Amino acid sequence: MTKSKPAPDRQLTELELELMHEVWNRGTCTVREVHDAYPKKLAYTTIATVMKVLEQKGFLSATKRDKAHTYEPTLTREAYSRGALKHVTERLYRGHAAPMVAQLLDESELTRAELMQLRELLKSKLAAR
Amino acid sequence: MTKSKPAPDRQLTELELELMHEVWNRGTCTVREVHDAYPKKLAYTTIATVMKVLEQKGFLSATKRDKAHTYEPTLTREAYSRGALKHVTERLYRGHAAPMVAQLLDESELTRAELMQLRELLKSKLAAR
DNA sequence: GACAACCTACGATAGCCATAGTAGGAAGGC
DNA sequence: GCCTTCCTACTATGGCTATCGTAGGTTGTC
Repeated sequence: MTKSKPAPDRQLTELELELMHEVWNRGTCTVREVHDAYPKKLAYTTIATVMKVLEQKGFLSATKRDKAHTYEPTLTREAYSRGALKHVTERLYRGHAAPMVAQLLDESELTRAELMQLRELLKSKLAAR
Repeated sequence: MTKSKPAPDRQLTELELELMHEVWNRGTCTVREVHDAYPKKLAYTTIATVMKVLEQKGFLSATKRDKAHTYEPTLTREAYSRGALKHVTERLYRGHAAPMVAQLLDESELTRAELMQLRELLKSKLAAR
């Protein structure tokens, strides 16, 4: 068994990511909590297995407390999506973020408030250069 | 063997997507062309196998011309990335596009020209509602 | 018309992912 | 002290991905 990395760089698989969302929502939790909260009903041991994999991949750290392990994310949701987003930009748009943003603006139904917030963000970006 | 779908909804795997980029870049091409153009050197038959899979998944259509098959994409790069982007938004941001755009603006080094172009796009979006 | 070159179809393998079962340990109730 | 309950560790399986080799067909050249 290879040792887990301190700063995980690997990608999460579909199910792994779903479970990570549950953990991120709670900040810290046990296998049982994730199992009960996760909508798609899977065997308890399935959840346990995947969470152990997440630990081995370095995305979760476990501490033995009470009867059950308590798991905790080693990086925030934002930190992960930063990396994942970069990967998608690479993979899908050959590294060009601008067309990606444009497509997002075109395809997603953003509210007026969101649009205005983004306009502010853009303004500050433009001011900074 | 299940028949290929007219409108492919499945996801492309890593290598499949890379090969699709080569096809999209040329509009139409043969296994040999993709093999020669693809930077990571793989066996000819590897490329052939994957392109056949792409045909079975419905992303490429083949016509027998000359000696070799000529492959052609069944959907544009934009059409594919539209779907893929939606999937990422779902998967990573639970469907909320706004934070995704914000993170993109924060993380990617957009040029001043790109920023201004996005500002225009935003302006027109705001005007339209 | 035989040989070389090239092509496709099919089979093979190793690795990873999703999913789950079983075994064995800890802990609490009676 | 024993039985039930809950937990983790390990093992297993089917499916898909990446990668390639071989076999057999077609075509162009001398």
